Amino acid sequence: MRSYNARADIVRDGDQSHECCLVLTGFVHRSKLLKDGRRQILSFHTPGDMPDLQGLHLPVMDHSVCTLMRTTAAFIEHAAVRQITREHPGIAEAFWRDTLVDAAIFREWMTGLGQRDARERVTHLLCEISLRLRGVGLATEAGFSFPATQTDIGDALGLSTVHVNRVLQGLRGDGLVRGNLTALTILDWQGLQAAGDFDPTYLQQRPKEAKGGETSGHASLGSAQAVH
Amino acid sequence: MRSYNARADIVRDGDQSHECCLVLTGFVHRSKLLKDGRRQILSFHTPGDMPDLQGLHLPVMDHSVCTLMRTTAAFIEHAAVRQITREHPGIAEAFWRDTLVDAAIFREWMTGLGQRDARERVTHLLCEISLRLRGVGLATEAGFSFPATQTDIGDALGLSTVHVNRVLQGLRGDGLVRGNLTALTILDWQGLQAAGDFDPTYLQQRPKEAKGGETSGHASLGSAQAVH
DNA sequence: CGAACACTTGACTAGAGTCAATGTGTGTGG
DNA sequence: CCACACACATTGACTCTAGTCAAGTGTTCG
Repeated sequence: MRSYNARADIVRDGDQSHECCLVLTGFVHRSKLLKDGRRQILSFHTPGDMPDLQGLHLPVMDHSVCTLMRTTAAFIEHAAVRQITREHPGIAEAFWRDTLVDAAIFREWMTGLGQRDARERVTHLLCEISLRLRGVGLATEAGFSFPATQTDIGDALGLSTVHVNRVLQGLRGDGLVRGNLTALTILDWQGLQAAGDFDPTYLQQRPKEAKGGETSGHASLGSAQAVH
Repeated sequence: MRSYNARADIVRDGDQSHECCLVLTGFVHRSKLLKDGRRQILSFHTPGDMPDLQGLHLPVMDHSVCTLMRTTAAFIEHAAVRQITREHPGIAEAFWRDTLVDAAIFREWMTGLGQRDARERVTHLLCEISLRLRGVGLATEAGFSFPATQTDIGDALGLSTVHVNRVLQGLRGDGLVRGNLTALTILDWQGLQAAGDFDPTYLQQRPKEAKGGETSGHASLGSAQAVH
């Protein structure tokens, strides 16, 4: 297990990876840097995620994994993972499925980047972050705390920081949210979903358990703990 | 094996898929439609590709697979594929790897959609199409023929048809290419790569064989034949 | 306290979209 | 063989969303 400060690289673009990373506490993002410094954030990850599982079969990284805040992560040698997946096809399928959900989220983001305007992109991302944090018990319908700056949001959505700021002000003005990413209150969840044309199917989340029963269904790839 | 006309759906968004599609001849794309009709093209596929391999473990489609021209495709029941992957972990890994390359291409496209301007996006896509067609023997360095309209390119790159048209004229004016997608001559491959900041690593293509020797390396998932 | 970082605001610019019309080539039916 | 329809490509004029630049204002933290 290793510990990282905020804004630290866990794996770098071009690295030859020989182990998989499992986020235990904290948050990370994956990103690609262009030569001139432009940055595209590709995904955000919560505790329980394995953000570089793809390194198992594509050993040279085409992007970096970086922390958003102080983060701890466990590492498992590829050799060990490979042995497990060889011996237990069910686990191999669960891992494979995990990378497929990853790709489904990429497709949704591509659609946003290509077709949606700034307001739709921002609200869509807020909805996604909310649901994913709720999925690991780090948020409620009322709001969440996520350690991304407006610049991070801009780099994820293909928008400038200034424009992200203005869109957020618009959402506050329309009574949809209050506060900032680091302490966001959702005032109108329905309105937020509508503004972002948000349909959560692509997240492939297990259906919410009714009361307090144990979640059934597909393998869950790790246990999560809130840090903050 | 089934045959499709141009602009036909092979699989539709929302379908519960129970078989995998292998493109034999022709070309297809995958796309998502928004409620108001906006369309994001997510990928293009050549003969030999299995564009909906992900359906194996995410059984409800989050996008459609459509033909660009008259296309023939073979279909394999998920049950059969699953049995093969259970019995032959090496094949499972090859399929898994295929979906991971798919995701790597998504990441590159996301980066383009979020960070690159119109000219960079168009040239980058031209480079990608060229290399991928060459990879299956359907093009040379001199150029290619690809049955996408300017509207298709626009929907893939998040640009309007009119703007795609103007960018292409710019590239012709600068002596980089001649003609149109359906009959493109590449006049300056180096210049095209430079204009699109194109680095083909993400395609994970096997290194070009030296003379005429058999390709070694990773499993190739099908054999291709030119149509057109 | 002061540096660093994030957020906010205003004024101006520019890249890309929209609208509408006009080519241009192809195929088809009479 | 021609007329017509259709799909795709092209052009011009105008608009607008989002970017850029530059200057603030917090706020945190060593």
